[in-house]
Amino acid sequence: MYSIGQVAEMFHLPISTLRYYDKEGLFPGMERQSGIRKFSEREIEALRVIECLKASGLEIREIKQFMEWTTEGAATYTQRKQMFETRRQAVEAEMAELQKTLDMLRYKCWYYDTAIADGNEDRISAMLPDHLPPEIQHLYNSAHA
Amino acid sequence: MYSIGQVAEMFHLPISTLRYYDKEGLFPGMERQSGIRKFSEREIEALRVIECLKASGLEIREIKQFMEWTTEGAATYTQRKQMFETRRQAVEAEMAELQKTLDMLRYKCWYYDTAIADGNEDRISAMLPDHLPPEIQHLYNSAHA
DNA sequence: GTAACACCTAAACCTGACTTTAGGTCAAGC
DNA sequence: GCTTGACCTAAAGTCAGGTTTAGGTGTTAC
Repeated sequence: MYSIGQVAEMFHLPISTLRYYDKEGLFPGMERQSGIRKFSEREIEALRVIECLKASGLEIREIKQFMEWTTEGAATYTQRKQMFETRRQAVEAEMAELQKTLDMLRYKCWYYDTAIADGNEDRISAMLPDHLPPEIQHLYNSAHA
Repeated sequence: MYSIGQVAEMFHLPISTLRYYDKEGLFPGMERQSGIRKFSEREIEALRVIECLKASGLEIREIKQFMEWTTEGAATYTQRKQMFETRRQAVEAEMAELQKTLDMLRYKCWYYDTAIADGNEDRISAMLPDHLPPEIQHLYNSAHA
């Protein structure tokens, strides 16, 4: 059993955030001893899942829904599986988007390296796609889509 | 030259967002004809960069900084390069984080698939890491870090 | 001439996720 | 017995990134 202060330190989260999560219903059925929150392994595991679901783009109220499902036992396995499945697809899509962003950033880095070497953007702006260095050509589309 | 309505359609953005960006200084020196915004190729390219920098996690006021630099010519090439370089690193780091999230999500999908097949979580919760299926073992760490 | 459109502004409003504030309880140490 | 430290609550405040509202202009279509 951990105090709120210990958990805050373990997860590098402010205490106020843990209290906020509790108020929003993210720790259903958490124990208290004379008013003081007691975090068990269950809440620690919940917090790991919260961080994961948050990182996957879920909102607090959707995470609350998930936490409620965990209190309902086997009856909600398929809903819970579905939530993770949907998140998995969302994160895969997000990574694909980030890859495009990364391609554009890499193109821009090359662009400014070249502009700095030239002292101006004249040569480079006039450059046709098929005159670009081979390793840059596939980045060009990201930057001009 | 495009009207705000045309640009909104091209980028699938609400008109109000384009006006907001303009108010925040993201289109420095944009032309107007009797009060009406005229988006040239310069603003279209700016908008592409805005979307990229936004996707990379930059705030509006930092994007504004970048747009101001573009009006200052060759003198700011190194600052601009530095901004893209920093963003590139940030996005690479973010993708690494997302990969961990994805591993956990995949582990959880497998977990619930197994729980659904078993009808309960008993067998699976008692399972030691080295009894997990080989393709799941490396996901386990993400879920229990 | 008037209705419909596409544009304009300033200012108020909204949302999510926290954080801060103000005031209170309780146990331990001096 | 009183201060310190860790906990508690409810309510208000904050911030980013827009969106909505209310009122106005200018051009074209009937």
